[in-house]
Amino acid sequence: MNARATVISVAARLLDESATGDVSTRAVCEAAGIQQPVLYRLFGDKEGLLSSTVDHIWDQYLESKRQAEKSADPVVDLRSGWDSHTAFALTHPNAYKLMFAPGLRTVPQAVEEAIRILRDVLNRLAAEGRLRVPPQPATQMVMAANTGIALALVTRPTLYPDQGVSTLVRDAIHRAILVEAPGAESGGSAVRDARTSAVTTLRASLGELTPEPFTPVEAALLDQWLTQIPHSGEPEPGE
Amino acid sequence: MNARATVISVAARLLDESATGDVSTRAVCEAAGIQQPVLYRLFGDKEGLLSSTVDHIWDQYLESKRQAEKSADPVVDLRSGWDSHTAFALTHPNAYKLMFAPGLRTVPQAVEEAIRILRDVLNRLAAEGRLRVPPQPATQMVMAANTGIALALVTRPTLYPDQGVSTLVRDAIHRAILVEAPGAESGGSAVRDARTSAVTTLRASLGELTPEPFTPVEAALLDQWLTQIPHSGEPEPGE
DNA sequence: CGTTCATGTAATCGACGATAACAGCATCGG
DNA sequence: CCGATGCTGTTATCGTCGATTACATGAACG
Repeated sequence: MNARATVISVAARLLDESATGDVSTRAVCEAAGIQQPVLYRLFGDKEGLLSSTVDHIWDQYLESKRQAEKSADPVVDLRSGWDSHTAFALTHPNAYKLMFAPGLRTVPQAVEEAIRILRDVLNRLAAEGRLRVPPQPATQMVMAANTGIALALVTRPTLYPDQGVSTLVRDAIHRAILVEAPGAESGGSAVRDARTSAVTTLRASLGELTPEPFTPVEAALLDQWLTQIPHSGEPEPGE
Repeated sequence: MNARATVISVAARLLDESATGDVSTRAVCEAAGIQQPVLYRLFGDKEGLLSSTVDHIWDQYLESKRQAEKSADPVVDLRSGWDSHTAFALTHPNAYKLMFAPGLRTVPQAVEEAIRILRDVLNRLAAEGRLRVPPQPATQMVMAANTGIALALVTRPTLYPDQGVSTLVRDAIHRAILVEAPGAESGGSAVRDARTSAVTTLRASLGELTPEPFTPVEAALLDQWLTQIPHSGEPEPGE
């Protein structure tokens, strides 16, 4: 095995296992059985090492996902691309922080590759006339929003305990850049939207009613019942 | 002037002027005319210093913006809040990175305050029946997307040369969480109107939920409670 | 055989976060 | 007035880290 490859592999392992999110060049050298000058001759500086390591982790992850690529419907690819992005962040949080958080002056190739993949999907959508926004701003919108939610999930897990937010933001962004889908989903979901909105309105009001019409116990029970309403399914129309 | 305050002020200046985005405790001490042990007795460690510094910069910025707060329309506040967030990131990039990029183990108070401000606006919107999503996930969606686009603008200015992307993402997210049409701005009774409308919607839905989440007795009690809500008074009479 | 160049090693530099140890000095109870 | 207490300031130092210098080794080549 190439010396450079083994160093990268060792660095990737240490990075994934790191609790603080960073790795010292000394630790990499000791674990790889090399001396520091060797590392610096191979990668120039620490940033070169980390950049190569991130690229390696990214390539590995992409390889494991490459089977599910290029479906017939580019909208499906757009969605799965978002979800893969988020999943990568959750699987390799330290590598992800290095990719998208400040710290590395040079943009890792993995970032450019992620942008390229997204841009390709959006170009396919544009060719089919399904983009409401030019591909370039659309790429920036999707990329920035996706990294935002992924970084939030990774760096502030207590503030963002539910990773379903990723789906919500995803659909919000996608609805904004895509023209209306072939099948109008607005039939059954409009009812549910109205219902959810009504529940939200009332729950926000419960604490502000004067004079309070409910005892605390009643209010708590009412609040609990209200939360159950939106989750009741509508008889899904044909799909 | 308080010694602690001068140190924070000096640290804020050095942070804003820093090219690399971080400041050494030694530089702060030298510029403030104190010794390192003093700094460590004041702030515990470097993270304490940076956290306090970030809070200071945030408070200063918020003070300069506080005049434009609390407009009549919470939708306007939501939009201006997003734009202020992005503007703060562009004005104080280093402080912003410290707030929302990994690095600080402790979440600065400025972050929690930003979340609280956003949550308050969303709660006002929910009380008026203009939220399609509960306030909590809405807060997370807006916050994560906003930090995503702001971090992108700040850390990768070459990849995101046009800050108009912030507006595009903003409107995309806001369209996803707000109900259509500001509609009738009928003044003070908007809240009660929204509440009555919500009650009507839910009472009409109660018989159509499948599977039925409530027993007949529960449904009857819930229905009765719902009818009591619109007859309650206004939350805060004076404003 | 001597030159050249790549590879490996020991030792070290400078910056940094953090702390120990000590000195000055004020306050306060006795 | 005095000693104890506690805060403030200073010097010196520790350990870690990124990065480099200087030197040794060995193979390739003319």
